[in-house]
Amino acid sequence: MVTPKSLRTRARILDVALDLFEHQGYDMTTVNEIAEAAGITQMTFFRHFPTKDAVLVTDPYDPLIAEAVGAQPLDLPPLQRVRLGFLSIVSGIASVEDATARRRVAIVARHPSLRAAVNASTQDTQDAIVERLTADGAPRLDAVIATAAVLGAVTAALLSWADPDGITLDEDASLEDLVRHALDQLTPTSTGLITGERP
Amino acid sequence: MVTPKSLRTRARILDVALDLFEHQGYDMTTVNEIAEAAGITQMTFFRHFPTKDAVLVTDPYDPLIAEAVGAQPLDLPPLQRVRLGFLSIVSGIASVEDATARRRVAIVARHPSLRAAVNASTQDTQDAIVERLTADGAPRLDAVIATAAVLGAVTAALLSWADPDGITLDEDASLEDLVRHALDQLTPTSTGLITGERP
DNA sequence: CCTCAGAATGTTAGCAACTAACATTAGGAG
DNA sequence: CTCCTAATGTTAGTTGCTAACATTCTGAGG
Repeated sequence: MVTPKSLRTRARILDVALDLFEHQGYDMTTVNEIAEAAGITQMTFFRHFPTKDAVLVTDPYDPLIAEAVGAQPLDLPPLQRVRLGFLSIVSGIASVEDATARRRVAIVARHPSLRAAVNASTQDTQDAIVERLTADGAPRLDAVIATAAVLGAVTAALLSWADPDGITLDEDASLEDLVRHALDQLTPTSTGLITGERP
Repeated sequence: MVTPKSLRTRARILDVALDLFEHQGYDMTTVNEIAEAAGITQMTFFRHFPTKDAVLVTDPYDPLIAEAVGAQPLDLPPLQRVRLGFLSIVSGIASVEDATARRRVAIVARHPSLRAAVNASTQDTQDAIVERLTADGAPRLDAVIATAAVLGAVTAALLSWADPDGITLDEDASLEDLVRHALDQLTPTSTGLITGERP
């Protein structure tokens, strides 16, 4: 149940947790510290976030993305459906993402130990998309391959976007630009195959 | 230092751990149980494997793969270099992989909680390849995107290969076939772009 | 066969992420 | 204002993992 109080507590946890992570690093911050700083108990922390890293990696876009992929032409191969699905919603999502989102991704980008958590979260997105593709008749293996490839590319773009030390396209490239660039890499125009390659 | 005794202990741990995981599941098996069954202490377990999941996800091919990628023509875009690099060694690796390897991957495939560990291990491979690509002058972002996409596809193929319940191409498709199939999906022949698509 | 350095293992103690079961407080709709 | 219910607290435990130091064992050279 979503009560006002519940939302406030959650927001407070998120707030102090990000502060602590940025200040003293993710690994050097214990859940107890976060709880204390938020004026609650360790137990209450885990009632709002299933794991410590859930504070950083939680996105609510899975259903949205799966739907967007499903809306692409059925006669296209899975890779293209996934790619075009992402492209169709990237501008919408990118414009909604707030500063807090960037703070979270930035912390993740700076702590290699957290990339596993990112990938775990990505797994849910992948499952949602694969489910949709197979429902439309795509072979499961093909669906998984296509989705994994696209998500890998998009994740790379996302991390690059938020990491202040990362090398991006140019100064302050927008998230939308980066995602488009990443997805373009999966098309023949930039794969070089059109210019002739034969193993 | 690699002594005979060290190798024997490690092999014993791996053996009993796989047995336990297969019999009672990964999560229901504690490190203490493994240690006892192997006739050692918990501490000794961790001296041989840095983490519990390291028993399952450990591959020594990172340098080999990075080298193979580096050996591909420099004028090709990153995605193609990585793809061809993998193709150039897949048959060699596939023929060497023993039954134990398949047991390990099968356990991973059956326990969703372990996919994070797989991805963490994949991260090392990714770093190795990206390092090589950037050393050859590729933009870091492009290198990361290409590598992530290819590794995502290959991992999907690997899991599909070992999972007895998974849907594969056909009965008993070889690992090499599956990897080739996965990588083919990243080429325009099967992306559908050649048959005309324009967002 | 014996010796003995160094590797392998054991012991103990402890931290931190989580979980279960049950008791208590507090907020908001009527 | 009341009262039901969600939110929080308390306590105690499990498990993965680490540190520091003591002990045993192995195998190569004498």
